[in-house]
Amino acid sequence: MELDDVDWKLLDLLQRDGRMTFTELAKRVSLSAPATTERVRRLEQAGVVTGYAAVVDPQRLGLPIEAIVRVRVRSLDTPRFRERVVTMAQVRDADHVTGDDCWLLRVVCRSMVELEGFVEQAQRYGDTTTSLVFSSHVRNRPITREVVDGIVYR
Amino acid sequence: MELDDVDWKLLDLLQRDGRMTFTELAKRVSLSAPATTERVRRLEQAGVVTGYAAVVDPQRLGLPIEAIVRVRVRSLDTPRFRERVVTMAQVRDADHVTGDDCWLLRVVCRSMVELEGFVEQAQRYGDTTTSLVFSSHVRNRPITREVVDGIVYR
DNA sequence: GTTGAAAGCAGGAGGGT
DNA sequence: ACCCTCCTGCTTTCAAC
Repeated sequence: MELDDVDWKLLDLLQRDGRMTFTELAKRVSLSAPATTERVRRLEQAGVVTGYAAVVDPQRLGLPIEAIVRVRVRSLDTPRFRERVVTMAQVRDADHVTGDDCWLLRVVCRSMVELEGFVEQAQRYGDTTTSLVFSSHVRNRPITREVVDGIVYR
Repeated sequence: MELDDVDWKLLDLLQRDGRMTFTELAKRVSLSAPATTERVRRLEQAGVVTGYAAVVDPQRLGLPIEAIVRVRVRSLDTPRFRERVVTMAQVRDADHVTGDDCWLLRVVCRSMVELEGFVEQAQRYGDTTTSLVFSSHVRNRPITREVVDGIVYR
């Protein structure tokens, strides 16, 4: 799919404010509302935009602990690991990656004791390495045209 | 802030569909539209909901490579690392964490060559460990009441 | 919390370039 | 293919309760 300036502008606006109305979007890209709606629908149907989500602050919800748990899952145990650990509600991200620690989990917890319990579960499927998150400096940074067009390395 | 069943239901709905209209939300929680709007505004002002975002698929945008780069940044170099690496457009997440690898970056790239270039930049500030993402099994899983109320470990 | 009216928005039809 | 304007029906918002 080919994206022009307007599509990129729309992607940028919607990544920053997913609830912006089509009328407002239309103003920002200097098009009529129907034309704007049409473009957004095309982005959705092309699978470029896969959805919209409210961004929630775990801290404010009583989840002060955030951690990255790396798990070196034994390959035979992978199905059970996926069923019994990856599915746990504390797991916000789970990626299968290359390297020794083949799974990377981002976890939120109410307390260190709960994190301890989580890690104990994960340990059943392989060795773990846990890092506590001090601070998140970037979260879900919008993807901009410069990344895709490679204006980054000049 | 105290959240009741309705607030949790709204949080759940909005985390899954950030563009759901207030009238639709109202139907789902069996309240009037103004009452529903009022509750969502309260969640926003309390900082529980920090925003709304379109979810975009990097693959469809010509960014087939996703990687986790761990960087053991020398403490004296941290300010420059934050300025010159964390700010790069390829960086979607950046967390400062405990442990030897004190920074964790989630990066998207057009090619392995570009990733190589990125890692070379990061290397200037400390040793790096790079893992390529095979597949993401969970991304930004909604935070539900069970996590916060701890129904998970019974 | 509710209702109800006014203003604003979304989505279709039809037409122009 | 792409965009426009107009029109209808929803959605949002505000006031009054």
